[in-house]
Amino acid sequence: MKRRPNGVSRPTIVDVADVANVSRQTVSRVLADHPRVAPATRLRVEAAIEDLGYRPNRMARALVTRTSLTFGFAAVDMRDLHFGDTCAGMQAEARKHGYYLVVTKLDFEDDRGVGTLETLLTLGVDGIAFFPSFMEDTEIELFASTSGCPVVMIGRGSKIPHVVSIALDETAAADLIVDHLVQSGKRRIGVLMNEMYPKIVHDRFVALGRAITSRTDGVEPPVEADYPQISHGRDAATTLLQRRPDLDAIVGFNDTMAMGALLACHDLGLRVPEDVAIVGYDGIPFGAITSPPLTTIVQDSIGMADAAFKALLSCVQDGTPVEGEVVLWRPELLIRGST
Amino acid sequence: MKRRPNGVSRPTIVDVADVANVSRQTVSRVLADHPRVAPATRLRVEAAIEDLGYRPNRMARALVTRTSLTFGFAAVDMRDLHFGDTCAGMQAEARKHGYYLVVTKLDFEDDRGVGTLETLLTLGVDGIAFFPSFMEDTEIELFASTSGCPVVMIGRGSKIPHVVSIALDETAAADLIVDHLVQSGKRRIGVLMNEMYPKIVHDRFVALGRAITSRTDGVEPPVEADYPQISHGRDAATTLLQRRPDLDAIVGFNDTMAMGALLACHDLGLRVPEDVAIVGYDGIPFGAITSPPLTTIVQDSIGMADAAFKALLSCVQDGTPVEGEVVLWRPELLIRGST
DNA sequence: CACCCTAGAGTGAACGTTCACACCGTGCCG
DNA sequence: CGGCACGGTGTGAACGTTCACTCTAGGGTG
Repeated sequence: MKRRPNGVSRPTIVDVADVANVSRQTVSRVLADHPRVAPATRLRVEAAIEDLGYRPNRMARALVTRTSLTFGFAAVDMRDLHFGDTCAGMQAEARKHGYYLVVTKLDFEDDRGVGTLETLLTLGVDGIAFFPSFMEDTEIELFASTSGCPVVMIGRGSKIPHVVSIALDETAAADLIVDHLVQSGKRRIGVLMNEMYPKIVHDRFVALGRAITSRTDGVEPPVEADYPQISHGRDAATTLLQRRPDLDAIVGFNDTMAMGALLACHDLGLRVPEDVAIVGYDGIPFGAITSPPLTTIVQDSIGMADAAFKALLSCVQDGTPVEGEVVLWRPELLIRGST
Repeated sequence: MKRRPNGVSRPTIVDVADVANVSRQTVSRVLADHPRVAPATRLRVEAAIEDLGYRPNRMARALVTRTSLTFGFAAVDMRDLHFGDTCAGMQAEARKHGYYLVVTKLDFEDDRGVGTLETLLTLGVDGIAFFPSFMEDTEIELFASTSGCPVVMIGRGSKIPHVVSIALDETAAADLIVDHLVQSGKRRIGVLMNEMYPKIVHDRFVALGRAITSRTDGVEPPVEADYPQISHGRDAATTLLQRRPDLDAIVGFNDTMAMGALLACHDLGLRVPEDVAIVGYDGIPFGAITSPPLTTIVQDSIGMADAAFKALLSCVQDGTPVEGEVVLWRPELLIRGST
C-alpha cells in the first residue's frame, strides 16, 4: 500500500483482489460494471472495496486508457463574476457527465498564459476551456495544434484553426448600447477599458468604436479611447471625466469598471443618468443594487459554459479533431436606472 | 507517441531519448537537473526536448514518486469573495513553490462534500485545503485519517484530529461587533444567517448570541435568531424586520447578506444607521461602495491562504503527520457608514 | 602496474491500472 | 458424442516515468 506523510497508506486494486480472492482484472471488471462477472464474485469484491475503503487511482487509470475524464479550465481571475459563473456552469455540466474539472488561474507571467495551459496538459486533462486574456491568436493556434486535445476559447470570437471560439457578439452588443444611448440623446460617449484582459478588451473596444462613429456621425468627436494603467474604474473614470468634461455617457468594459465610473460621477457631482449615462457589461448581481442600478449587457455565462463543455465532450467522444469554429452569443441589453 | 482526439500525439521521454541518442534515464537526469550529466549530452537532450516540444507527464511521474506537487482546494462557491481570495492566495503561494493547485467546487449532493474530497485524492493531490461548509466534524476526521495526506480546514475553528484548522476567532469578532453596536446605543440586535454554509454559520451564530446576551443584559430580548430558507439577504432581512420591527441593528453572516439587509432597509423606509445599523463579515470591495458603506469584520483571506499552504507544505516536506491544531485569526472591525 | 574511485551512462523493475488475449468448464446443437 | 459458443476468470504486457542498481572507461594513487 501507499505510504504517505501522515503515515496512512491507500489500498490498491491488488489489495482488494487479495481480500476478495480474485485477480486484479476481476476487480477492475467490477469497477467498470462489466457484465461478465458472477453475481457472487461481484458481491465479494464490492465488500472488499467497502472494507478497505478502496478508491481507484485515476492517474494510473489515465495512464493506460489515455483518458482522464478530466477537463481543464483556466481564467485570469475566478472572482470576476463572468469567469466565475462560466466556471461554475462548466463544473455543473462536468459533474452531470461524470467528468471532473480542474480549475486554474491563468498567469500572465507564465509565458503569457501558455505555460499554464501546458501544465494543465501535463496533468493529463482531456480538453481545455479558457479565457484568452493575454495570449496572441498565433500562440493559441500553436498551442492548440500541438496540444493533442480539444481546445475551447471563451470570450473572443476569432477564427483560429483547431480552436472552438465561444464569444459574445461584440458588434451586436455595441450596437445595442450605442443605439440606446443615442436614443436617450447622448452623443459624446467615453469608453473605459481595462488592461487586465487585453485580448477581450480589444474586440470590445473596436466594436464600440465602430458603433459610435457610425451612429454619432460627425456631430461630436465620437469616441474617447482610454486604456487606463489603473485597474480601478473609479480612478480611470475620474481621469477620463477630468480630461473630457463634455462626455455625456460612459461605457465600461465590465460592470465593475462601470460601477467605478458611477462612483467617479458621484465624486464629481455629476448626475447619473442626466449628466452622464453609464453602461456596463456582464450583468453581475451587484449591478442591480447600485444607485442608480446599472444598465448592462447581460452575458449568458451558463449558456456559454454549457456550449463549451458540450464542444469538448463531443470532440472527445467522437474523436473528431477541432476545425476552428466560432459560436457567437446574442447579447441582451438590460436597461436600468443608469441610462 | 500518444494518439489523441485531435490526431496529434505528444512525445514521451523515450522519443526525446531516441532523438538525443541517449537513454531515458539520461533525459530524466537532465529534467531533474542532476549534476552528473556531461555538458555536451545535456545540450543535446535540451535541444531534443525543445525540438519535439516535450513535456513530462506528471501522472506517470507521480505514480512512481508518490508525489504530484499538486494540492487540492475545495469550496462551495469560488465566486464568494472570501473563498475566492483565499483560493487566489493559495494559488499564488503554490506557484512560488513549484506546486500546482487543483480547484474544485465542493458539492453538497456528493456525500455532503466528502465525495468531492475523495475525488481529489484519486486525482493524486499531495494535500487538501477546504472550507467545511456541510461536513460534520466526525466525517472530516474520518476522511482525514484515511486520506493519506495532510488536510487543512479553513473557516471553522474546531479541533479535529489529523486536521489543521484555520479560522477567524469568532468570539473576538462577535465581541468587536457587539461592543461597537452597544457603544452606538443599539440594544436589539438581529442576526441574519445563511443556510449555504451551515457549519461556518453555526460557530458565528453561537458566538454572536453569546456576545449579545452578555452585553445587552436583560434590557431587551437580546437576539433574534434567523436561519432563512431564502438565500438572498434582502428577502431574509425584510422578513426579519417585518416580524421584529423593533430591531435597531442587524448583523449579516457575510457582506453580501448585509448588503441585502441594507436594501431591505431602503425598501422599508428605514434610515441606516439611525434606525437600523448594519454590519457584515469579510470586507469585500463592493461593501465600500454601498450607501452608506458597510461596516464589516475584515477577514485576512490572503494571510489565511498563506498559512494553509505553509501547513500543507511543511507536512509534506517533513513527512510529519498532522496532529490536529487550531490557528485562530484575529478579526478586525472596519467601521464605515452603516453603523 | 594493480588498485580503487569517480564521472557518465544505461538497464530492469516498479508505480496502479486496463487491454488483449488465453484459459477452462459447461451447455447446447447437429 | 464431438464441436462450438460463451460465461467466467486469470496472465502478461503496456502506459510514461523514476529508482536502485550495474557497467564502462579513464585517471589518480600506492
